[in-house]
Amino acid sequence: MTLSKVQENRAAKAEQIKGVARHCLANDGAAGLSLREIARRMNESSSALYRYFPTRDALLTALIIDAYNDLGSTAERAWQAAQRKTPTNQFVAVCKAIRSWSLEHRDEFALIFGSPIPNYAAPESTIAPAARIPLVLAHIARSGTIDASNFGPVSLPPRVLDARLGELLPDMSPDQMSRCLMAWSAIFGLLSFELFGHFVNSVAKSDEYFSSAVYEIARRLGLKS
Amino acid sequence: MTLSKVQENRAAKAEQIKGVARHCLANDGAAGLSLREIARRMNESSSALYRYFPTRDALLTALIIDAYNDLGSTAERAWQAAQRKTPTNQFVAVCKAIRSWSLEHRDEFALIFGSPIPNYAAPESTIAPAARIPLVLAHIARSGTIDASNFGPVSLPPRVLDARLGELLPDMSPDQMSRCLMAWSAIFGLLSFELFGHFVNSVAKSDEYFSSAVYEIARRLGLKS
DNA sequence: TGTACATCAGTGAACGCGCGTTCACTGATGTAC
DNA sequence: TGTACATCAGTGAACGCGCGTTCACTGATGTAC
Repeated sequence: MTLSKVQENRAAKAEQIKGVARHCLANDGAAGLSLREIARRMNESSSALYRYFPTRDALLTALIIDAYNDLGSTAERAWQAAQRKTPTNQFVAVCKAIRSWSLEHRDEFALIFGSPIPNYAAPESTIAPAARIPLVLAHIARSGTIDASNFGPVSLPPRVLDARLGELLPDMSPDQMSRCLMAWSAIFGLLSFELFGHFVNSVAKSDEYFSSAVYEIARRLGLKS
Repeated sequence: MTLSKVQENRAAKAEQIKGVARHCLANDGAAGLSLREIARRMNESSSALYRYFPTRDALLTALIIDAYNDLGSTAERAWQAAQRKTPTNQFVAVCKAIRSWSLEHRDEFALIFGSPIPNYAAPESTIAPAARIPLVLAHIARSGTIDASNFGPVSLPPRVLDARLGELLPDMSPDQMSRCLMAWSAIFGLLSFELFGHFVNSVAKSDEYFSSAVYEIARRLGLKS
């Protein structure tokens, strides 16, 4: 009990700092994230923040992990809410949830999926949270009884995929895994183009376009229905 | 003749500045591009650069346009070199050229396709150069006699695509255009994941993976052969 | 071909601002007695 | 319940560095005569 109250306060304040930091991202991007700016917005001295994050990079890491986890749990929740739908519609529901999150958290999307931050190297602790999103897609594909006979197999030479993928998804064939990966990077490509302004002269109605595109990706994944 | 020599020198020096600037991008990213750093590397005073670029943003714009044009002409050359191949192989050749350029120009790739640069708004003059790359893909699809009957049409409601696309590609159906757009964003997704490190734990051999993925995208585009 | 002269390239100091991080410190918090 | 005390939160000045941009200036370039 002695420590817990102190620790609670610490945790709450750290959350508050991250909240303000997320707002700062909008103005100056990840590369320009500044502890002094955050302190200014909180009406505190910049040195105060060092009680909570030993360094600017530590704060960045915390923001990155939070963003992956937030997006990851959003995807997982959307999947659970769609359990009774067809595999295709499960997939579409998850994709739409991912897109909604991305539109509402543009700066965090850029933080985790945009250009690497100069002079910052993401530590290993970011890997597991980052994997949550594609794992949801893989689980849908697995339980969705892939039926890819229409398309023929993806001609993937052996050992192209990382061995760790096989450990994570032991009952999936390389063909299935590569289809999932391609689906995930295709979804990301759609979101990135939309959010970073590369559809300005080509797509007029983003919602509808995304929806069609995602159904098409589901079809290519071989999902039922 | 009076002006031409002076103008030549000016142009040559501007090119030199951009060359040094491209090297700076590697260390500090687009957001951190600094005229003072460029000047330091050239052993000149920072104020000297203002003879050539009125502002830091003007230099950024020049770099962005150059990057789009460089990548665009790379894609166009690859297409021309592959004229005699099948549509699918033309497509694959262009994609591989795009990937090679991206791997050799990681910083410029991030400059044009990465997170938006804070407090910088790209002017209209970047739009046309940016369009060159997807236009090559569209031309291949058009001349490659799309055969999408295996897949059924993409169910795209009317007016989802921008009207300007139709003007640019008057003889393409919305179905064809949306397939091209989806192909382009899928390719971009692959490149972005590879370059920004999101394949570290899943793809072990990037060359082979990209190759398979791109064949698959060509198939989905309905390209012959 | 030689020279006077305008034009332009490049300089260096300055303005006003920003940053991450450290350090000795004050003052509040919360607990053990 | 009251108080002494340790612990921790937050301060403010400082270090050493960075930036974009302006401005009056020197000195080289290249041309017109």
